Amino acid sequence: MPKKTAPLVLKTRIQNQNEALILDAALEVFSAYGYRGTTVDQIASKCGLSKPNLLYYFKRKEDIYTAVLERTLTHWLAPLQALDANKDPIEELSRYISAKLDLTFQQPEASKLFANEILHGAPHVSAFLKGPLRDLVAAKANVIRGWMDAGKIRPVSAEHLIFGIWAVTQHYADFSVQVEAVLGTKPQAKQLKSTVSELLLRGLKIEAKAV
Amino acid sequence: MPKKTAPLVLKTRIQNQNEALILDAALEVFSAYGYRGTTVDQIASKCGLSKPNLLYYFKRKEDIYTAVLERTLTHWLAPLQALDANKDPIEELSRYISAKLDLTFQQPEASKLFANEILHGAPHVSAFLKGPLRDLVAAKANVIRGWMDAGKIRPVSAEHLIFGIWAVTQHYADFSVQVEAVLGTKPQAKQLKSTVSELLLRGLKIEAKAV
DNA sequence: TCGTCTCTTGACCATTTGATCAAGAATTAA
DNA sequence: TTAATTCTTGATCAAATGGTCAAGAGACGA
Repeated sequence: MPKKTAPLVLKTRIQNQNEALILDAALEVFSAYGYRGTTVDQIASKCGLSKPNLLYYFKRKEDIYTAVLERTLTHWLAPLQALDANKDPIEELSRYISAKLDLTFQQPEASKLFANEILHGAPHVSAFLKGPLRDLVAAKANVIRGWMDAGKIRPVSAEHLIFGIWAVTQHYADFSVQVEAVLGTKPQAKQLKSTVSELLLRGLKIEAKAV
Repeated sequence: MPKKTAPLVLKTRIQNQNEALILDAALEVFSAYGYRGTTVDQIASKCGLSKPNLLYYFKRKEDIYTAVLERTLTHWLAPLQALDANKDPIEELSRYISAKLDLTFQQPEASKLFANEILHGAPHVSAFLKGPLRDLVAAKANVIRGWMDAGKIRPVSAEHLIFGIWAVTQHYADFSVQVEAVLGTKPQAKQLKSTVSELLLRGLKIEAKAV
């Protein structure tokens, strides 16, 4: 009876299609209203399916939420992983800031979803924080410390430098409403990249020695 | 009939006492679970009153929420308002960062409540953002630009410097779960103050000219 | 003490919402 | 075409929840 178990493992065309529809809609709604603030009906009408149909693909509301969350976490680590110890530190960190700000502009919903999850105690991603994320930060902090030890940048706390980059870049996604209200206008991506890089990295540069 | 209207204006002892109880409890619950994630019953049991009793003091759940929010906004502006154009810029900004981090450690719930509100589009504080907050930022950005024009600190975008300070300091309150998971320990207030000041202000300092 | 006003709450209501299920429609493989 | 499997949904349920109300308890000034 191979056909009995097959459907549970190999997804059909319709399954792939509808699950993608659901997760896209769920990201929008969950990021805008939070977990409790979102109803299954909202997601259903956003993607044009019926509520029982959603619950046919995901048994519980919580399953939809965790599925969306896991899909975003993948994108989250990539830019930091790319930090290369053998390249120029300022250029590498600048590129990292740039990549994070790109995510901010392209997927502000993902950033807000993640922020909301952490804000409320990270009940669904605690293992991710203490495992993969912690390991990655430890590794990349070592890279940064390597640059410092080599005298390429000024010494600061490597971990807190990473936190600082996260904080500032994600601020422009998560607090966009505040930023735009205070500035009276939406900041431009290109300009923001140089401003933020200057703000966070200027202090790391070593002054050219007077000859 | 002066007594008829008096109770609506002058609050009784019991009113003051219970409203304070309610708002304290509401801050804890709202910041932990968000607006929709919070039930009136949760707040009621947290402060030892009955649900109908809460709704005797605040007609609707939303009224409790806005009352808590307004109470926290007051504390929010104070440290920035204290920025003094006539004093040393690095010392003033360092003191501001220090004050914000103190708030972070003393009232992380207030920070989280505010963050949650902004994250979800600031439906209750839109007027505050576009009014008082915007005006204050504009005024203090001018103070910072004054320092730059006088050659006391390097030029950067004054508004984004303020955003950067907000982002980093509040990060340690709003994302405390992530910070602690990654570091494996809770950062100490005193150490954090010098680390964050160094990170954000190092790039502003003017190098002493070689003689 | 008395009478008025304030405070408190058990019981209750209407709505929302996550979840279920049976029955029918659509798809797919043979 | 046929039969098995997958997909879809109207109807429905139980629990949670914001809010109401009447009746009683308590505080307080005269």
